[in-house]
Amino acid sequence: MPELPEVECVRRSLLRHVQGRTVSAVALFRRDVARSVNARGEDRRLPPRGAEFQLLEGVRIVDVRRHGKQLALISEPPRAAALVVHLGMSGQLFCLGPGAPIPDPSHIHVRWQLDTGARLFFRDPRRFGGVWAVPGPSLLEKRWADLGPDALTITADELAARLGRTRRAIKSALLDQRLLAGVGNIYVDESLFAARILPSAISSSLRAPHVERLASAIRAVLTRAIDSGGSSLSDGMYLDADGRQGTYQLSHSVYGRGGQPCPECRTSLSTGLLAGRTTVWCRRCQGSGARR
DNA sequence: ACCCGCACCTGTAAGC
DNA sequence: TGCTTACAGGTGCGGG
Repeated sequence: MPELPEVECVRRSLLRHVQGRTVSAVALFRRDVARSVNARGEDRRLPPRGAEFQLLEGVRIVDVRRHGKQLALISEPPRAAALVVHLGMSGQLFCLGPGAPIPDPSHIHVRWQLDTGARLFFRDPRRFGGVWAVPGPSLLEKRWADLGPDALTITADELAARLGRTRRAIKSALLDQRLLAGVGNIYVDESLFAARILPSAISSSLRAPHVERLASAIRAVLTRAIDSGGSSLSDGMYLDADGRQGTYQLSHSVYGRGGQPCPECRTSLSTGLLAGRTTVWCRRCQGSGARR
């Protein structure tokens, strides 16, 4: 579900609740959604004892950071442990005041009690997401270095260097989190439409002006989506930490609009499968991109 | 290196 | 009204 804009909206709304707060208690309802990371950076199961401490129990949270689609709750120095949260397809992080009823208590896997009396919940029906206890800032950096640069601030030069090395379809390359972090199936189609580039164009054959247009389209689309609070689709699964929906779905040009008229030229939008994902584009507006 | 299919899960919507 | 099927915002694996 959540791509970079949704994750950024969760980050901002979450930060208002947790920054400077101490976690008084942690309840882990499903152990298999949580992993701990060892000193070598490898994923391990949570230890049988002390798991709550790894999940920030007794610790003061000083920041919430984001890289691509991943979030990290950062604890106070000198320990500066991180709790990385992946929302997967259906994950939610939300806060409720003391005594406030839980809208839907099913599939809640972790609960953090804060010193304000508020509670933070990790809920994830499909369980493609999870939490990772990372014991220190250098290990978080190392983990995030395996991802590509953050898509919100991607420059044409960085993108050109990465796309120049591969002959994959541009859509497939942009979805690869090791190449570029944060873009998923909604925003890749929206960005390629905005840049007038065909999703199947060969990455390394894009010329400098196209890559420039693409980098600025990615930044612009993601920025506008964040300003709209992200995309909340009909199943209503994406909500920020305050339970609020976004409205960017109302501004989608192509995603979810196959067969409808192109917002630019009224040609019926094409639908197909690329990189194993449903792909929507305008065959008239998005020329080969590599040649125009 | 790259692509595909599939697997991991649950919920929802569409089709019969 | 069922029951069945397809599909969904993500990622990772094995095989060709």
